[in-house]
Amino acid sequence: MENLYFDIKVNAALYSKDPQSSALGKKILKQGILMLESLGYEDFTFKKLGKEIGSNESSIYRYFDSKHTLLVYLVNWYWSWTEYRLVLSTHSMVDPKRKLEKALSILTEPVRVDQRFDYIDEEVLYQIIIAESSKAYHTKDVDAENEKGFYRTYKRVVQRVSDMVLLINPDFEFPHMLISTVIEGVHHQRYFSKHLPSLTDFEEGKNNIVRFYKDLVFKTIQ
Amino acid sequence: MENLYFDIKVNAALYSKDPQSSALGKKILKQGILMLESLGYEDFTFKKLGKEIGSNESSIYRYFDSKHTLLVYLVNWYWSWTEYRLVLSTHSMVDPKRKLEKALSILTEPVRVDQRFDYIDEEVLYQIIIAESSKAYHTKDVDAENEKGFYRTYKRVVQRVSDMVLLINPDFEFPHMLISTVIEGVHHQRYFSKHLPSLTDFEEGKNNIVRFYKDLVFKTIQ
DNA sequence: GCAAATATAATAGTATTACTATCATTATTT
DNA sequence: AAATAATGATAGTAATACTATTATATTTGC
Repeated sequence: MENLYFDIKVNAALYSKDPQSSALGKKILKQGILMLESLGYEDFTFKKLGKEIGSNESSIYRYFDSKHTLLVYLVNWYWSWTEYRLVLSTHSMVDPKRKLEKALSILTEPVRVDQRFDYIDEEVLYQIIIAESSKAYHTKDVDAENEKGFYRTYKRVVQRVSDMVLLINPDFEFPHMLISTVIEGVHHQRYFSKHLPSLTDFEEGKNNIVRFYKDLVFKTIQ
Repeated sequence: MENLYFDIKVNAALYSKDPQSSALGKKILKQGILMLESLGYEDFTFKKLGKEIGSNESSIYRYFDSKHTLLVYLVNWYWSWTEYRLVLSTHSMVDPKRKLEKALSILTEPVRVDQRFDYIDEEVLYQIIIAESSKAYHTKDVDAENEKGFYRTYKRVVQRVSDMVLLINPDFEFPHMLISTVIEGVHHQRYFSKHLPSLTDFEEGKNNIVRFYKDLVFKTIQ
């Protein structure tokens, strides 16, 4: 059953064969997300994934060069999707403060499933973003990969929200630092709340992470 | 030549044999730091380290169970050392704002070499902290390792500085989030400034990272 | 409906990793 | 000088992260 209206564009340098273009490719993405989350990046292998989807390791390699590029692909998918949601929900807004507030909601609130992509479980993908995404760029190859555009979507999201900050206060000196701090911070706080809670002030159902970062942003840019 | 007056205490669960207790152990630490930094965590191996120090892989395993515990050891050493500097430079201060300011200096300014530990190059270690330390806790074993106290020194530093925040504003709701956000944020910004500069507003010699985070903290807690 | 083209599966193989185990050698202590 | 402890050398194992080759389906174009 096909229920999607469009694809999320991901940098073609990240795959040998577009996984969104075939049934096997989509199975790799779907089950890859579930296994990456359950096993963790280190224990995840293409061999295990192949077994799980009744396919062969060598077939997966025809889509992705390595599990590293699969991770980067997923991170990119996430940021493309986030950029899409960001643009969609803020483009018609005129009041700069409301606009930024909305953008911060998208960056700080937990993710909910988007029915349009049945081969991506966005909630599970979000867990991967929280726990593993920093491994995408903490590599000795960052610079080479950056040149190939591996982190372009992430940078674009930061740029867009930074621009919203400048709309409110054009003299604010550090919009990129502020927004990348919020993005990475949210992921850390969600990870810590599960595993190292004394590093946070998380309380179930009290929305502290969202409240904390929104408040921090508006106070900082004044 | 022995020029140290005391050792930095590191959780004994992190080693099989205390590396600070022997010449070989110190060589493992010293050269381990240099190689971890130059090769990166993924490409670093005990075999390569053994070759470099003219020793055997198996000898290194007698000190550390795995390269993961070596990394966690170094991260712990760093936080113990930072806690020591923190306490030393703030304990006599009475004005809460100056006290917090000083603490933030220690957390945000680049690290300088401490002559007392000739087997630790703190500046290189700091590069490891920036580029690799998040891998210490982004593991499937976090919870088990947390129970063994692998992250205790980090948590203690966060707690100490959070307490300083509460000294200024006892009603501030999120001191731990704030301080862990600053700590992780600084590392990210220093990493980004080298590899993904468009995510920052770093400018050489302008102290932007320090200024940004100090300003952010004081504005947020008011 | 069949051949050609394409995609996938199966198998095998390689160098490296992350260890463990055993035994030999060298230092240190008593 | 003997005992003890530390280190080094060697070998071995299961798994990883691939690459290469060949075989078998499946799709498509005519």
